[in-house]
Amino acid sequence: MKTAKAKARYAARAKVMKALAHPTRLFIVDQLANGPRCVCELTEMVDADVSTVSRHLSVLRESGIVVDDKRGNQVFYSLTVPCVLNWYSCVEGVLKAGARQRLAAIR
Amino acid sequence: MKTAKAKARYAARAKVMKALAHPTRLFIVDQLANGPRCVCELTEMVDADVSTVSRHLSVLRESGIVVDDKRGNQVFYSLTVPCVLNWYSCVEGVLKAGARQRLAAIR
DNA sequence: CATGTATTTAGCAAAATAGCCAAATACACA
DNA sequence: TGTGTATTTGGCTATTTTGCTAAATACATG
Repeated sequence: MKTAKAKARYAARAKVMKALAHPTRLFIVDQLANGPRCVCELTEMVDADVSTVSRHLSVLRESGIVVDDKRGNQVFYSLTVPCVLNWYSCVEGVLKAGARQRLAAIR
Repeated sequence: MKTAKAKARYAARAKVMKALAHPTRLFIVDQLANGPRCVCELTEMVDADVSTVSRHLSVLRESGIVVDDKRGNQVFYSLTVPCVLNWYSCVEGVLKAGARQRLAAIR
């Protein structure tokens, strides 16, 4: 973490993680697991302003997690690297570990 | 994403992701892959103020990713759920996907 | 108890994020 | 061309996150 190179590497990784570090974006990724969706469909599902959803999608796009595909009037987004879906089971593991620790702290 | 339950679930997951969404914390997790380390060792490696490192560790602890173990004068941290290390290869995949897209955009 | 080392916490200012409305842009189609 | 729908972007405020210094706490040992 002392060389500029190491810093850049961790910063790049952190950017990817950061893109996923939001409930709405996590939800969107989850939906895209079922195939491409347009902004309007996602907006309907998410329950937030279209402009907000669009911004979330641009964060995901800039990090490389999704790609956009314009079809006529609308823009469809899809996952580039489905392996992010595999993280869920691990995240659940972390959540369980956290719960265990909080329980142990009480005892 | 419309029920309170769904929101809570995604919020909890996002909290875990958020804990990893920082270059320094990602670096720390990487170091802990080699076994427990005390705050002083991590501070030495990270090149930031001890208080800053301590705060990063508390973020990781609160999310359930690490546990602390007091030994006399010092506190050792270790990974609870090593599977987070498996994410790196996927993150690299995302980074490569992002690079490909930026390249394609130029052409 | 006094001192020194290790760690955490308080408190603050700077920076980054989030989310909304309004305006701009892109595209289809009458 | 003019209108309507879909999406993005600008601009703003509110909130959160970072990282520092200084102060507090914990513990070992003289």
